[in-house]
Amino acid sequence: MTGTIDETATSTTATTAATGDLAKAFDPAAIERGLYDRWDAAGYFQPSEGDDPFVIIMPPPNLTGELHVGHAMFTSIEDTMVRWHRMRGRPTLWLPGADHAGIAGQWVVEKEIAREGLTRHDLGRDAFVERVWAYMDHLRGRTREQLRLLGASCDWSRFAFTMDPGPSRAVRKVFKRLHDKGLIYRGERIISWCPRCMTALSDLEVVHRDEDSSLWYLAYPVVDGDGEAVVVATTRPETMLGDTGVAVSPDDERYHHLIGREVTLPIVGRRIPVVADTAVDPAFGTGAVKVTPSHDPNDFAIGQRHGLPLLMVMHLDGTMNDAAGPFAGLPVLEARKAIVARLEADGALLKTEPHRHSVGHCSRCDTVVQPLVSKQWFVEMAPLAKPALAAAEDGRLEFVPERFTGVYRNWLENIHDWCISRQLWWGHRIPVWYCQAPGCGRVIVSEEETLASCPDCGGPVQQDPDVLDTWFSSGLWPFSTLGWPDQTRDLARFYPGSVMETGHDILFFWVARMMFFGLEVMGEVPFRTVYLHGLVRDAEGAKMSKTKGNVLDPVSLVAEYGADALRYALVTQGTPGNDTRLSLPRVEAARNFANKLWNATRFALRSITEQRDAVEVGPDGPIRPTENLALADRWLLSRLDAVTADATQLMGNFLYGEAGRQVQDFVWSELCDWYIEAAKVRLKGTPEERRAVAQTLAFALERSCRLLHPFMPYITEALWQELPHSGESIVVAPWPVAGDRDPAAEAEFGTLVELVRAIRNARAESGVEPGRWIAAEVFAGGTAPALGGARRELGLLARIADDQLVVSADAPRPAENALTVIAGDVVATLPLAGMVDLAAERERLRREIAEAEAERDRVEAQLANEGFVARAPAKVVEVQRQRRATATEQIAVLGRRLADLG
RNA sequence: GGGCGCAUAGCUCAGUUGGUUAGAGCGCGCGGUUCACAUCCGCGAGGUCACAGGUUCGAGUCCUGUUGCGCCCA
Repeated sequence: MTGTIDETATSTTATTAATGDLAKAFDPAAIERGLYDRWDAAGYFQPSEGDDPFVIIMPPPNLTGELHVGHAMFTSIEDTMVRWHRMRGRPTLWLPGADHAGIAGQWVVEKEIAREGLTRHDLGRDAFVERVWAYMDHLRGRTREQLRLLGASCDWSRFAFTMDPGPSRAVRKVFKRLHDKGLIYRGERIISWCPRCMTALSDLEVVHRDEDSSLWYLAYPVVDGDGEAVVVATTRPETMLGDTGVAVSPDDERYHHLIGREVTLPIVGRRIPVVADTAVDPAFGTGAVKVTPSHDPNDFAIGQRHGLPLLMVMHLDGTMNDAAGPFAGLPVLEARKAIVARLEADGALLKTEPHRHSVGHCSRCDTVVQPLVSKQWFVEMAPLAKPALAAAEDGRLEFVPERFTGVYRNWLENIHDWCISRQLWWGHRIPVWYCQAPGCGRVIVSEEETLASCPDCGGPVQQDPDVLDTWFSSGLWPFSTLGWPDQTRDLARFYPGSVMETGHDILFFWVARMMFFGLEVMGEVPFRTVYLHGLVRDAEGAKMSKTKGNVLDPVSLVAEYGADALRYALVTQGTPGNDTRLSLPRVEAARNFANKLWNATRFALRSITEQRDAVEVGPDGPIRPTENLALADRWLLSRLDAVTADATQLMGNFLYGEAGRQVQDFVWSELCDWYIEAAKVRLKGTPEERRAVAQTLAFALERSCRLLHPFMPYITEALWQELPHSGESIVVAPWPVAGDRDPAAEAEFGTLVELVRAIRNARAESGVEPGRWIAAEVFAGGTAPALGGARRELGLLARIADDQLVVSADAPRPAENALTVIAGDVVATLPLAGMVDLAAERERLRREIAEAEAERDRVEAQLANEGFVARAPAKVVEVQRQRRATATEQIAVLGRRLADLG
């Protein structure tokens, strides 16, 4: 690395080096350009040496399309965390990556080749997978560019892709390990099948939606039953072709006499038994249910208990198979209609009721999923869930916000086995081989990528054609990215990570599974804290989707408002765990704030440049000013200390939004609106005064930039480079440490602010022209020395002519033709010859008296309450006594003024 | 059916452990050519903090119930 940021800064920050003048308005594109590359090249994003690292493993975006605003969300939050900890001096690692997104990845490429009139079968497995790789390689670059655009300070040298050799090896190793422990098994179970994706899905990949349908009542005649029939109710009549039994509750007396007998299945004429099973709810429908063990999970269980045969009636593409006889070849819904018509014709359909029930859909393509029996690979979850539950109970794992602990616990306590095989071509091939030699039957699970022959008989082997659920590899992410199964230095240093930051929608999919695998494989939680953010919705609260056309594209938002504005809007507008709405006015407001900071710095730089030699810089930036301090300086420094302490505490508690808002409030209303305005009088003053202001401005702005840097990395770097500073980049500048507050300065300047506001208000209400310089007499009592010292500031801010401003400690004196305003204990009279409307002024005074009286009465009622005086903290009681005194005094003063006016 | 969240100004939302007169942005009204900023400045209007109880000296904040909206699980 040759050349520091310092040496190149002026060429990239839209400045004129000679004068230090910044451009008139903040131009994000101009300052962002090039900064990121220099940060990256300088190696700032790589963890420094040392103990106690702060580690975030980035949730790897799916490589299936452009980044959306949800990605901008996690990027903004995580980068804020990471930059903050980096500034606090911890070795910091944010490890980026990308996910191969099995089903989604395969689907986008299938759509792509469909435009060429091809299917994946036309290409063949190898050629198809090659196509997917090409596609992913392309998107990987784009994803990377977009993250860089947002300023994500992650360590690109450690970038990982789920399909890379390392993570792939981790997948095989964990598969074998769990298989050897008996936690991965292959079995015939009812799984959710997507007929469009042509693959099995896990429970989590099925979304249930209530839909209007019907409940059909079918009569199954009892064999030798003298015309008696058992009536069953079903929501899926087409499955009756696969019925191999009828079940009733053992406690249901209506059916006692039929248990053990047989009924005849309509249409097909098959004789099937009536069995008693406690899973049947006597209250639902007729209390008797048809049992289709190959197409329903409950029926499958009943079938297992009673030895009922399995009979599939549909193909994997969702059409009826040969077992459906005359209905073979029909898609499910058409078969349903035809079968209902036939049942009706045969007199087997007794009635049809409207019925609303929950229907499962493929989360990827929204096709109705079919429950069907299939031989798949599963992970037995209960033994893995137990330690994951314990970790949350004993505090090794912590959720932000905390309520997700309950959601997590609830899911783990009702865990089901996880179907991990997918009938896809794109993904991690299941590391299982089947010996093809006649009579051998050996099944080999291997960590190796290939297997030549059967280790037992030397016969030919064939690898399982299926791939693993994408979330299997995602679950290993916290350690597979760090080099596991090799015992690398990174693994030793950075596992477990500090924070897992992601959307609450993948708490089960991903977070829980990382916990399972982390505890199982590494013996330790993969991260200490899980921070969950909400969904980014559109301005109306609707989910963003391409079909609705309401998506906001982060890349164009950055182009229009700048990365800093987008990030700041995303981080500060919401609270952890809750959904948030993003709207253009919001981003615009953030951009305006950036412009405010820009212009405040531009203003400050003029006086600083003029005083360049006089601004003293130490190892921690401009030194804290101590000489020739005016009240305003002391006040600002104290307020800066306050906001520094608050922001630090808030960020430590993951309240980044609140921290950002507080710093903005400080910069805009305290630094810009009050300090800078007040400081203007001394910038026209003596050299000592100008130096004090320059030092204070340099100190406060340089610190403000550092406080804002985690939120707005670009503009703060650009401005920081212009301001007097120490070090080569704000990225690696230390986070500010708060000094001691100055309560006297805060109180005194606070009174000045209140007085100025009161005067401005009175002027506006009385219709005094805004530009007019007026006279004022200020009776400040004990605050007189402070206000006297700040008389020029007071004059400028309230627009009072300097030679007509009197500040004294005297008791208020009557004045002819004057307005009277009060601010705490301070009274000011504004003589306005010929301008005072006496009637209006009397009215105004009466209003103020009424307000003061209301205040006094409120406080008095509180102080009259013995419980309050006895039990409230002394400090709180004292404050109320003070308020009562002030209100009483104000009533007296205003009452005298009112009397004076006659 | 079980669980969770939300309800605060016209709109979008803050309000961290209970403690002065509940805040911001946008919008609204009035005013502004002050040499950083109109991507701005000043002044102002606007809230029974969903409803009903309770705990407490004190509740937007804690507890119970009710209503409405949303989400998750089954």
